[in-house]
Amino acid sequence: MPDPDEAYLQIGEVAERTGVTQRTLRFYEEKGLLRPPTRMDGGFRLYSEQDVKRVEHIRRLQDLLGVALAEIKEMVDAEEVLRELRAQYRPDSAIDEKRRQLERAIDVVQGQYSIVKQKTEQMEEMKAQLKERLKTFDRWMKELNELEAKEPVAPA
Amino acid sequence: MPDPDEAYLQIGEVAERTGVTQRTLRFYEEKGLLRPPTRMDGGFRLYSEQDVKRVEHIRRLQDLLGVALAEIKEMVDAEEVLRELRAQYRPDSAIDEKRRQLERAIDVVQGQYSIVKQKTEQMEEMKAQLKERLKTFDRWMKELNELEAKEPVAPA
DNA sequence: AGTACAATAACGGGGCGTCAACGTAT
DNA sequence: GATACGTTGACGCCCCGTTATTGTAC
Repeated sequence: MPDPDEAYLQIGEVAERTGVTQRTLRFYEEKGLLRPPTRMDGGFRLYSEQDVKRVEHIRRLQDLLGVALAEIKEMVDAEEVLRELRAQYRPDSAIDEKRRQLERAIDVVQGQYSIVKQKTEQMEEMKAQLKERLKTFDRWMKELNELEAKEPVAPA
Repeated sequence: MPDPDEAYLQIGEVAERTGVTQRTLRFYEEKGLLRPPTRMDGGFRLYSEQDVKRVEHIRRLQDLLGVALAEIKEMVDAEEVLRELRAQYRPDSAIDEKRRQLERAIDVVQGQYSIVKQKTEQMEEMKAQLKERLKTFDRWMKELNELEAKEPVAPA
């Protein structure tokens, strides 16, 4: 049951704020990446701020890590479980259930971390190479200019 | 006319060495990302070491930068032009033609550089966040264990 | 004459873009 | 009643993976 105080957003606003298209939002919902939002009487989707955050999160994972949506779904699902785990007011007993969920989340995050780490290393390497090339180009450009100075463009 | 000294590779070997499938190599060729390789009499493709490098380059651009193939084609084309520019034995005159090509290449590389830079920054940020989360999880895990110590799993 | 490798053609799937036809109202 | 915004299909594109069928030989 959604908080009546919260300001709800229609799909267009969410699209604008997150930078994805409405099509993409519906697609994510269809694929289970976004929980089906509440609707108003006419059927219009009403999103919460949490939903917006989730979309942004999904996009970061896609853009930066470049992993498939199926995998992203697993990630966000695991994180969702965690959130619930946090919220539970100690229905004690099932402690090892909690522990298993926590371990699962740790696995997920460690996986993300190692991907990010590997990628950053590769990117740093690429960055260095590009810098090097730019320097080389600068040298060439200078050479071209000097060449022109000695030998005018078109002899009169 | 290809250098007869060079060891030529069939598509399977190129696939293995670059980590892409044969299908992908044919597809890149079809899309103009790879120049059509020479063939032997029976029609088998014969790739050069340069081709291998090119494939590796394309893959890095795809994996790390995540840009579309069409854009990658522009990039590698511009670089190809540069290579030719280097190879030319000073057919002087058209110096400003050369300069324009060089400027174009500089633009391309600067574009790549700024993408890489932006992405690395975002990745570093993400990395820091993930590290933080892992720490938090560790704390939770400890709390869970302590909780269990005080209150045994099932009271006898 | 059998095996390993290659060729082309064609269909399939993920992640959306892009209408089309129609209903709703922040 | 006109406008802006939303709804569900359905088809198309890109970047290949995956057979299927047929030809070649590092």
